[in-house]
Order: sequence, then C-alpha cells, then structure tokens
Amino acid sequence: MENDDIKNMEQSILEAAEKLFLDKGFSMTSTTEIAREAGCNQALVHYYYRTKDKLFEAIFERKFRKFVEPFLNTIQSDLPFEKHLIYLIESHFDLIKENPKVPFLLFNELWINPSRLEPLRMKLALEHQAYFEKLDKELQKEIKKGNYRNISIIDLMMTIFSLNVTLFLAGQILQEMTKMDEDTYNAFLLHRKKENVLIVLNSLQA
Amino acid sequence: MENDDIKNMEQSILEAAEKLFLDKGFSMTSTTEIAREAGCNQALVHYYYRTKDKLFEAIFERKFRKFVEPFLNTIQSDLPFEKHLIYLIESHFDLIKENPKVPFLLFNELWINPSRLEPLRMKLALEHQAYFEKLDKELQKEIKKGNYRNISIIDLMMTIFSLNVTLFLAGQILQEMTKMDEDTYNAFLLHRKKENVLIVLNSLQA
DNA sequence: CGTTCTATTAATAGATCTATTAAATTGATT
DNA sequence: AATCAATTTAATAGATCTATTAATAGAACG
Repeated sequence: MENDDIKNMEQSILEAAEKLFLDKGFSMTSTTEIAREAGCNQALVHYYYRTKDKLFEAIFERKFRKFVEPFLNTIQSDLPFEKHLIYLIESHFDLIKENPKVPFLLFNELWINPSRLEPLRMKLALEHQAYFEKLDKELQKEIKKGNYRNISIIDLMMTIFSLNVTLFLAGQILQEMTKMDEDTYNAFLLHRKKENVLIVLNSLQA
Repeated sequence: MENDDIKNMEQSILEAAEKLFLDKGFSMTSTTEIAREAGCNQALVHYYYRTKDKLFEAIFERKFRKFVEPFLNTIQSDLPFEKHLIYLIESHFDLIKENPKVPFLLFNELWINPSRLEPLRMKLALEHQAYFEKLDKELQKEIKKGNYRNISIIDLMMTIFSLNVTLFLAGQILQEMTKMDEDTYNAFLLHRKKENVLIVLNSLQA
C-alpha cells in the first residue's frame, strides 16, 4: 500500500475490497473499512462503485470464473485421457492453492444469496458444455475399451471438485487451529495433491 | 410455530436462532429477527442469552459435536475393518443429510472466526484420540496383511470428509440453482452416497 | 486569470442493530 | 386480596453502516 500513489484510487478500492471480502465475506465488510484499507474517504467507494453490492459483483464474477477456469480451457491438446485428467486435477488444485480464500467467498455468498449466480448461469453453462461433452466422449471411449468402470463425467468432476475444494476450505481453518508452520502446511498440501490424483484415478477402476 | 404455546420461550428462542443461523449465518441474523421468528420481544432474547454471541455459542458447540459424532462413537463392535469403514462413511453421510445446513454454518463461522473452535479444541482432540488410534491400528493391520496400500488414517478421514461435505455444501446451491425437484435431488444424493463409499474403498487399493 | 471538470472529502440523513433499563404483566403463594 | 418473583414488553441509548449531498482542491484550458 506504499508505492501505489500512481495507481488510481478506483483500482485501489477494488483491491482493498477484494482483500477484505475474501477475508471476511460480504456482509462482514463495511465500505468504511474498504475505504480505510484503500486509503481514501468512504464516500469515494460509492462514488466509483455506487453501491457496496455492485462493488462486490465486480469482484464476484471474476473470482467465480477463475474458480471454474480449469474446467474450461484445459483440453486443446490430444494427450491420452488419463494425462488430461491428471492435468485437470492438478491445475484445479494449483489454481485454488494460489487463491485459497476464493472457495470460501463463493460458497459463503452463494449459500446466502444463490441468486448471485443467476446472471452467470447461462453464460457458464454454454461455455462449459462443449468442454464437458468432449471430455465425456473421451471418457466413454475409455469405458468402452474396458479401461474404466462405467461412470459419468459429472461424478468424476464432482469427485475432483470435492477433494480439491474441501482441502482448502478446511485447510485454512486447520492451519490457524493447529498453528502449523508454513513449511509443514505446504508439505501437507503437496502430499494431498498427489493423494487427490491417486484417489481420482483409483475411483475409475471397477 | 403453532402448537408450542406450551414450550417455554427460552427454548423457542433457541430454535428460532438455530433456524436463522443455519439459513444465513451469524452476522446476517439479527436478534430482532430471532425474536420475530420466536414470537417474542427482542429484549427477551437478551434476557435469556445475554448476548447474541452467547446465543450462537450455545448452538455452535452442539452442532459441531453432532457434525463429528460419527468419527467418535461408531466402533464398539468388532466388524471387519471394511465394514467399519462403510458404516462410518454412510453414517457421516446420513447425519449431514439430516442436517444439510450444518456444514455451511461451521465452515462459515470458523473461517471468519477460527477462535470459535478454541474452547472445543482440546476436548475434542482427547475424545477423538482413542477412536482414531483404534481405527489406525486396524488400518495398519490391514496394510500389513497386504490388503491395502500404505495410507494414513488422516488421509482416509480427509477423503471421507471431503466427499461427504462438499456434496451438501455444493448440493444446496446446486438444488436452488437448477430448480431440481425434490425427488431428482434425493436420487442424486443417494447415488453419490454409493459413489462415495466406492471411491473411498477404491482409494485404498494400490 | 477565471472557468470548468474531475477527484476527493466532510458532513450528515436515515436505517438498523445490540444491549440496557425501567415499567408492565403474569402467575403462584401466602 | 396482597405480595413477590419471574417473565415479557416498551422505550431508548449508543454504535455503526450505507448512501447522498454539498463543499473543496487541483488540473486543464481558453
């Protein structure tokens, strides 16, 4: 917050808001706090973003897209299916690792206010459909070949999602709870990353 | 809320609070709302529970214990390990299914305020230790026999926990999002329950 | 130099929320 | 019926939060 005198206030406010929303969620964060964090008057927050809700929306959509990104643009290449899958799991994992507070923000806000997703629903569905169908086709091919048990792509995605997300949802809490030091925690994450890949691959066996 | 004229107000307030906290979390629920839901004056909420925070604590601890209960008192019998495991997964699943909003409440509150766990930490650790050790011993025995790959009890629990919890964290949102009808949603849950058992069992294979 | 425009602040209206206090009500007991 | 404790309410203090408005400072420009 020192050398950004150049950066315009509009951007600083957005960044301050993002930080605070990620830490404490929408309702626990006040525009006064955001202004303090951004280093400006509280009225300025409203000057640029009109309402606290609009400010949140600006952040929410970006974060949501980022969160499901790996389920979109992964497969351009023609790696064998299993390699695709591993890549998908790991890139989803890495993405959350870099934004470990995002799952909290999304779950928290969507739980309280599911309509927040409404504007995104159709857009995302369309964007994902092609990718899902492609992945599903590959999966079904593998199943026909007898390499995997009969499983739907939805179930597969759900498993990946569950394992990766919960790790960080609970991990953040676990870390603060056990006062685990940084290195130990990172080792734990890395271990779970390998574990998650293994579990998903095993889950395809009969 | 009709035939509980007999029930005392203290209890009604607790129940109203529980309902609202589960729906909207701590910070989004006001004591005024709780009073309205309970059918009494707002001051009465404070009369019985002094502060909103104390009222929350009374609910939080109960819910938290309930949430981790299956990881405690399951194993008295001497079923084979795999049967134990299946029973554990399924009873954890069923418990959350009956209290589908509890994971949200716990994650949400612990995220924002991890110190909430502090008073419970030691007690729970002690209570769980014996069970964990017993389960771990059984697991290690199976590993020595060559039935399972080398895996820690922590990893195993983490997997069970992830699969079961995320289903309901995301499921609640999914249900509201897709306007899935009750039957479809229940079928989906039942399917995932079987799936979760399968995934966990598979995850033990080499 | 005065005007105009943008960014920013100070001040505040209006709503709401928690907690307290004092008064009213109820119901049991003498 | 009078008394007393427990329950419940009305009223409100005091804090805080969102949003708006009016004032100000400084850059840009003719």
